[in-house]
Amino acid sequence: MTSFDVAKRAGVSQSTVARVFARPALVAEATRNRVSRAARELGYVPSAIAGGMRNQRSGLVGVVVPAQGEYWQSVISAFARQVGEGSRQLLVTTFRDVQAVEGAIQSISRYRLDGLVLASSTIGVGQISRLTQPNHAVVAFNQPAAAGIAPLVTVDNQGGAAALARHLIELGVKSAAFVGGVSSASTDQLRYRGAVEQFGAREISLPYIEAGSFTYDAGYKIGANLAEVGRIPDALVVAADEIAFGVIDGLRRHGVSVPGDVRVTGFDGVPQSAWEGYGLTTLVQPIEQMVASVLQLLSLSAVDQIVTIEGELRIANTTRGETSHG
Amino acid sequence: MTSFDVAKRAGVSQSTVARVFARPALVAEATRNRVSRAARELGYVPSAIAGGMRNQRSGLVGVVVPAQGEYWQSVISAFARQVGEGSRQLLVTTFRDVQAVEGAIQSISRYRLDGLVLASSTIGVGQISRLTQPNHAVVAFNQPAAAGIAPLVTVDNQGGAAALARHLIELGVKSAAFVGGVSSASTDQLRYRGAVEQFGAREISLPYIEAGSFTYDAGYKIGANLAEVGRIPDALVVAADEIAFGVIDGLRRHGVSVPGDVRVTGFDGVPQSAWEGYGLTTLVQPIEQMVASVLQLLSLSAVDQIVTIEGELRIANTTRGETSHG
DNA sequence: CAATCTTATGAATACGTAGTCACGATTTCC
DNA sequence: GGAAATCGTGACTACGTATTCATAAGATTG
Repeated sequence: MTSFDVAKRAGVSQSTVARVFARPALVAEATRNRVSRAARELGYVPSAIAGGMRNQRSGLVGVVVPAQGEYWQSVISAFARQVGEGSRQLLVTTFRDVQAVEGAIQSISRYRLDGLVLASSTIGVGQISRLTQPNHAVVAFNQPAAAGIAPLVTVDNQGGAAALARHLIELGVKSAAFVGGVSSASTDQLRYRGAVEQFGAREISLPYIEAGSFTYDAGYKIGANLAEVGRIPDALVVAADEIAFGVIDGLRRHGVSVPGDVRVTGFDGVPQSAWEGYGLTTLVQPIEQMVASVLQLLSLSAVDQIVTIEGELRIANTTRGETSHG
Repeated sequence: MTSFDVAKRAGVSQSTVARVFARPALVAEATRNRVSRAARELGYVPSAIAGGMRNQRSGLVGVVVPAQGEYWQSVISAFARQVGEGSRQLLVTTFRDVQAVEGAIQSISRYRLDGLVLASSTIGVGQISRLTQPNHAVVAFNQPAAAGIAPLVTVDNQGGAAALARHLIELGVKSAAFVGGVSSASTDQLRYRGAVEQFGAREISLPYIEAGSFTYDAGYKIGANLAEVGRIPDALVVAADEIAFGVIDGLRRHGVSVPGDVRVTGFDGVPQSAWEGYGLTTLVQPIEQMVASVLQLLSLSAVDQIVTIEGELRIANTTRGETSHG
């Protein structure tokens, strides 16, 4: 089913059929209707493959994201929504291991993407530079380490963590610990730095505890461990909501009350954090806005562009009430 | 950057370059290495666009999914993972309104998909038949109404709901209600039917309450309403986990204990249902297995194929303990 | 050593589109 | 009323690949 078939049925040339779909204003109304009807009857839709070939633009935006995690699923959804609103389509590639990223990007690059979005702070920076070649534009998403190599859109990790820390300090917290996901992740580092600076200014030390991954289970183990050991600080600053849910459940399972015995904060603002079952105080990332920025940046091509977007502190149950000190 | 550029650099013809990537065994090892190196140096990757044109197959699998909901996000992830394992790529399109589906499918069909997966029980059946044309294969996912029109992979909704109902009956439940999402959804209907048959056999009526959407908020309102009105049955069979989380929180907010005052079951088995904060008894859909089935079915082309996959009853906190009657 | 088979490569081609150019038919304008 | 501008359409082409066919060189066989 090609434009030639439609042309034959409508009694026009292929050129005219193509025009009807690409620049309808150039075709006389009568002809246009005739062609449209023929196309409808035959179930014809122009091939984006052939069109992409002709125009040197695929109409595809690719996004490379970690395979797991609430947060990333929200990000995928946001991209799907916003990309779909334009006339473009979204190609989604997920990866489990960082080693798999390279291959994933190669495969996806074959589609000569109009834009490629690299998400996840664990993608190696070295890999990025090689990819700008086959694709039209590359933008890094929440990957601070990519600054300078590719245009970057990121939430203000450090500022957000600082806001959370200040909130805890105002509550009268006298001791705290930071629960990170993976210490090599640049987001993890920035969030820790943001928190540690605030606590440090009040001469409160902030030990770093590494969960090992950004998952509920990893958090659960940390929570359970802390509860068993028994030396629980006034507050836990957790690097991500999903870890925080696990930490909270791990603590509660062992009889530690949140926020009674220990306040907990998250980061990301995934939907579940607003559910009353957890009511997690967190820093909400304005994902829709960040995604919109990414799509804008894809149109430009300033490699050194950095868009930092402020998150919003959302206070909920897990930091309600006074500390035992206050 | 085309195969001609690589050919020139390697001192061979374009044909040879193409062969190195498509059928390497046909090229002498020395030549192959020379070409590979040239390609690497130039950052060349064959264009899937041109290749798709030549081969009449895009290498793309499309999936059309509702824009919101934990469950659908998991489904997208599963598709991304499994499609990526092959040499194909995943095109994701989401929609908010059922009306938008038609347009979404049109746009996506332009890519001459090797396979198109239609997910969501709210996609109109009439729309399906029109789409088999431009795309190579169409499979419906969890959309029982599509049976006979397109190959279908679905969880056993009715059987799963029956299993949940029997579990509740064994606990000694004497009264119950069903909380549905959208009554016109075929999954909703089948789940209700599965539950109502079991309760009916014990002469327990099962009123249907419609939440209006498959969301936490819709569930929350139902839970809060029930608590305020005060006539709470022994058990609530909820059509989806996400609604159930809302129902539970809505009930608890108003002092109703789950599972103390009322047992609650969900459906889907989203990750959060296993988190201890809720510990929701639910019917776990083996999403990975279902997705694998879909990808298999895409290769065949038997329109009347129906694959029904059994879910797994997972019992957790929300149905623990005895009823006040038992 | 001649005849045949195998291996390695190159030339040519089709895939479906959207644009450029060319051309005839109107319409506009002085 | 004739020149010029406008409008509508068709013929032709390039986009980059993977394959088929042809061919040349090398290996194998009796």
